[in-house]
Amino acid sequence: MENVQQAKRLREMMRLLARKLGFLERGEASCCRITLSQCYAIVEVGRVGKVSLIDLADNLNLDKSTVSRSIDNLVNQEIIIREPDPEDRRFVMLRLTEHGESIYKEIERRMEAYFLEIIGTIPADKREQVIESVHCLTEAIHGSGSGCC
Amino acid sequence: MENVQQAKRLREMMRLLARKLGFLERGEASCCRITLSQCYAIVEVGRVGKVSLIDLADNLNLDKSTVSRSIDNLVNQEIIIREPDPEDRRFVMLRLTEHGESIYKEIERRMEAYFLEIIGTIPADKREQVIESVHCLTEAIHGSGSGCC
DNA sequence: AATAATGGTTGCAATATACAACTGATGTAT
DNA sequence: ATACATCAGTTGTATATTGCAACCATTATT
Repeated sequence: MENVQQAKRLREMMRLLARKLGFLERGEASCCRITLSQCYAIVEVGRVGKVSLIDLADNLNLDKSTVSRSIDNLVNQEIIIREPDPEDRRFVMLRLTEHGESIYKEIERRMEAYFLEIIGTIPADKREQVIESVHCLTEAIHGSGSGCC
Repeated sequence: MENVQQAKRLREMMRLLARKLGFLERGEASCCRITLSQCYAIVEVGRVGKVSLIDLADNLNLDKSTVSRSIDNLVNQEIIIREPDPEDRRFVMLRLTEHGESIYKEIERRMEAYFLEIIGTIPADKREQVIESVHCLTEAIHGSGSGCC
């Protein structure tokens, strides 16, 4: 079965990649005095403009209580503002302060530079292929939910 | 600059992928009553046969104290055995118990099945390309260390 | 009007993690 | 050879992350 071999190879690659990403994430988290989740939150809020806490929790795949506390920190650091939604006062909309906005920009800038560096390391004739492949992979992982060890 | 566009796309893809992997990892962790780090540890020990704690810590990119306690759990669950290395008694070699071995096998089996499923979801003519690309990517990430937000 | 559902926060407990101090063992240098 | 340095690993301590469950306030449903 060729598929089995491919699966094994892919698994190994993914194992290594996940490890690298682990590195990456910890590195990211440590430099800006914010955690990885907070970093994600900032980017998410920065992109969408306004987000509800539950949407954010869904996106980050974390419990809403966890995210709520995470946001507490960002609010204390004056990076994010909580604003009750006048439309439906159950909702608390999150948006960036000016300071938060500048951090968001900084994150974007750094991430772009970082990935530019990565792109540069990939042979030019493979770049498109790699991007497409990661897309493929993300889709594929999306589909199969069982996972589990 | 085309590179900039590519970098942006790649970043977005990676963001999504990292998120999926986050899912994956939590899912993994929750099902076998062992944590993700423990899962990694079991696989690592299972593959190599014997590992020192520091090697493991390096591999998992965790502090040795963290790993030591993590191993405590696995020892309590009779999955791993600690054995002082007779060659150099500073070292404590880790290896799987019989029970640990069967868990390791189970993890391998499941992972293989899982990735077989993923491979199945990827169009046949793209499979090799995807595997190669992940490899490329891992190499590329390896190279650039700065990362940081 | 009463009840259910929803978004969010807080109390609580378990877990993960790192740093620093320490123990034992081995290597090195005077 | 003895003193000092180095290394693997453990333990103490402090902090952060996380999830579950209970709760509050608001909106929807019946």
